[in-house]
Amino acid sequence: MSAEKEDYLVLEKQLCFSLYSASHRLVRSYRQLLEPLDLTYPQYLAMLVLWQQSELNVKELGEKLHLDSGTLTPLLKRLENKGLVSRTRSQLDERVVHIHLTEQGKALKNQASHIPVAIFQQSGLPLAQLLELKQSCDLLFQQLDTL
Amino acid sequence: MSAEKEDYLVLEKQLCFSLYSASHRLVRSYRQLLEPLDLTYPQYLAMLVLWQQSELNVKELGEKLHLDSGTLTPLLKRLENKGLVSRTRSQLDERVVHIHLTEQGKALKNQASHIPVAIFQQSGLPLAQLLELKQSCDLLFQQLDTL
DNA sequence: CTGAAGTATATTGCATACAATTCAATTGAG
DNA sequence: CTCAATTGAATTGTATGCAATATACTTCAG
Repeated sequence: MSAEKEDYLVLEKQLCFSLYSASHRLVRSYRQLLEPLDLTYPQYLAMLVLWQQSELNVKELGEKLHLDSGTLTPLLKRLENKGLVSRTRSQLDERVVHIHLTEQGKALKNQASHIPVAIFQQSGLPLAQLLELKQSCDLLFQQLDTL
Repeated sequence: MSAEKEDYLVLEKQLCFSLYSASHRLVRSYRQLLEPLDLTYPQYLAMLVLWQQSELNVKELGEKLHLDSGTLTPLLKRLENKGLVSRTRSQLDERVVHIHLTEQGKALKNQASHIPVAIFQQSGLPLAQLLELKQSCDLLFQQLDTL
C-alpha cells in the first residue's frame, strides 16, 4: 500500500466519522428535550412534517424523511398507539395508507415549540456557521443521492 | 405559539435533519464499497482503529469511536466470528477485554486502501469544503459533548 | 482483612435503518 | 379486455445505538 493511501485510513481524518459522530450527539441532545413529549428523534421528524401538512401518505412521508416503509411502518404504528396520528387505507387506491394528525397530535406542537431554539443554544456555534454546515450537508446529500 | 417559533418547526430548516440525512447517505455509499470486505460501516470504523493500533481494550476502543459496550460487544463478537479480531480477558485485570487483530484482520487493510479516495470522489465536493465540513462537525460534537 | 464503592464488560429491551421479500391492488401494452 | 409488470405497504432478518441493569472483579477506607 502506498504511504499516501495508508495515510487516509486514519479514523481522525475521516469526514464521515465526524459527520456520523456529530449526528449521533445531536440526536442525543434532542433525546433529552423530547423525553417530556414521549417522542424519539425520528418520531419528532415525522411530527414536524405532519405539523406542516396534517395529512399525507406513507410514500410521501418517506420521500420527505428519506426513509422507507420498513422504517416508517413500525414508527407510525407507535405514533398511532400514542394517539398522535391515525392510519387509514385510501378508498381510491387500497394500496395507499393515509397518515393524519389527531387533535392530540396537533396539540403536541405547542410543547415542541421551544426545541429548535434550545438546540441552537446548546450547539454553541454561531448561526452563520450552522447555516453553512447545513448547506454543505444538503449539498453532500444531494451529490450522493444522485449517483 | 409565536410566528417566529412556528417558523423554526419546519423540517427543511433543521440543521440536524440535514446532518442526519447526509450521514446516513454517506454510510450508504460506504455500504457498497464495504460489501466485498464483508464489513458494515461501524465494523469498518473499528477496523480503522485496529489498523492503527493492533491491540487495545473495549473501553479504549469505545472512547475512540464514541460508542459504549452495549454496541461494541456484539459488534466485536461479529468481527471475531469473521476471524478478523480476537478477544481475550486481561490476566492482570479480569474485567478488561483486549481486542487484537488477527493476521486475517491485518491483511484486510490492503483491500480497504482504495475506499477513502473512492468516497472522496463520490462526494463530488471540493476537498476544501469537505475539510471545512469536517471541522464544523468536530466542533459541534465537542460543544455538545461537553455540556 | 473486609465490606462498600467503583470499574469494565456483558446482557436486555426498545427503536431505528435498510435490504430483501411478500402481498394486494393497480396499470398498461397489445 | 387481460395478464404481466409495476406500485405502495407490510413483513422479515440483520446490525446498530443506547439506556438500564447485571455481573464479576478491583480498590480502598477503616
